[in-house]
Amino acid sequence: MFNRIVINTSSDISIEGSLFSGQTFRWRIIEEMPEYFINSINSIPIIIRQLKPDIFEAYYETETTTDSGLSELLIAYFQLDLSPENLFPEEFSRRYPEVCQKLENYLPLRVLRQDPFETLITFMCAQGIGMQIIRRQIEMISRVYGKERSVFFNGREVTLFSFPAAISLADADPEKLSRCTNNNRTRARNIITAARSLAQGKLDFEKLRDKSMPLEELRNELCKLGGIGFKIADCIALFGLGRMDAFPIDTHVKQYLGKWFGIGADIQSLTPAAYLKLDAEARKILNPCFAGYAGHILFHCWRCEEKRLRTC
DNA sequence: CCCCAGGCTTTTC
DNA sequence: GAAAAGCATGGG
Repeated sequence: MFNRIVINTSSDISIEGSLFSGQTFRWRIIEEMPEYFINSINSIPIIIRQLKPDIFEAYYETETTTDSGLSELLIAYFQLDLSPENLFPEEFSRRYPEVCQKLENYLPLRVLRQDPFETLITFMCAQGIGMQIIRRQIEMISRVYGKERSVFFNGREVTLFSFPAAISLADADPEKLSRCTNNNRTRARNIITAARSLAQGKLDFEKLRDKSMPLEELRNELCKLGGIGFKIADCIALFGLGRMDAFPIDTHVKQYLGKWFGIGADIQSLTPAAYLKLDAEARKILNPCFAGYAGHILFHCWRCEEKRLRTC
């Protein structure tokens, strides 16, 4: 049986947009009940649905946690405790009124506060391939190395898998894991090495959570891992370590920076030097403290409005 | 057979 | 040091 709680938020949020804006690849729509989304957060199966712009409901198994515990978990997960005063600087709306008009519908997006290890692995799987294949990799990794959970909801059995712990992937066989990583063995090996670093304590996310650590230092620390460059390091910082100031730059971000703001329009490829330049320029028009948060909204708006890409 | 997909690593200047 | 080429893979 599932218990139900209702979360009343202080402002409008977009559940669907937040779950499928690309920052997470593990949320699923329950078949034949498309208004319900399901995932395993911290190994707890959770089903959610938006009721109103500022209200959503969550279902969860009673024996796994208490009401208050789950409520806290979801508030943390959606960062409902965070409502930035100056997500965009005042000058931004004066300088870019057209962009602001487009952004209107995307402001209720939330940046999810996800597990750092899950974020690390999922974004390692997001290099140079399309969304569908990314999702497939994460699905397969969870299916093969995570724990199966079957839950009954509205008279229907729903099977889902938790994201594997670091130790599970640390012990994985490269050949077997590569079948989950689009047959990419280099990627499989990098994932195993990263998982071992974490399992052995060489990589310590609790230390990296220290907000006083400069972003550059954090980024360089993460880049020591094979298969991680600036972009993925910034994704881990933003989505996994709560660094709203981290501003990941990929091809889409590069595009909107050029088209909308005239930043780096002359830059051809996203070399490390170009990356740092774009990063610095973007911070001049965004609030540096929330550059990543704002960038996430810009990113999603760009993909949907200009590129007409689906988000899930 | 071509190009593309939410980059990273190695080689070369 | 920093730009250019190479890389690895499936899908359309």
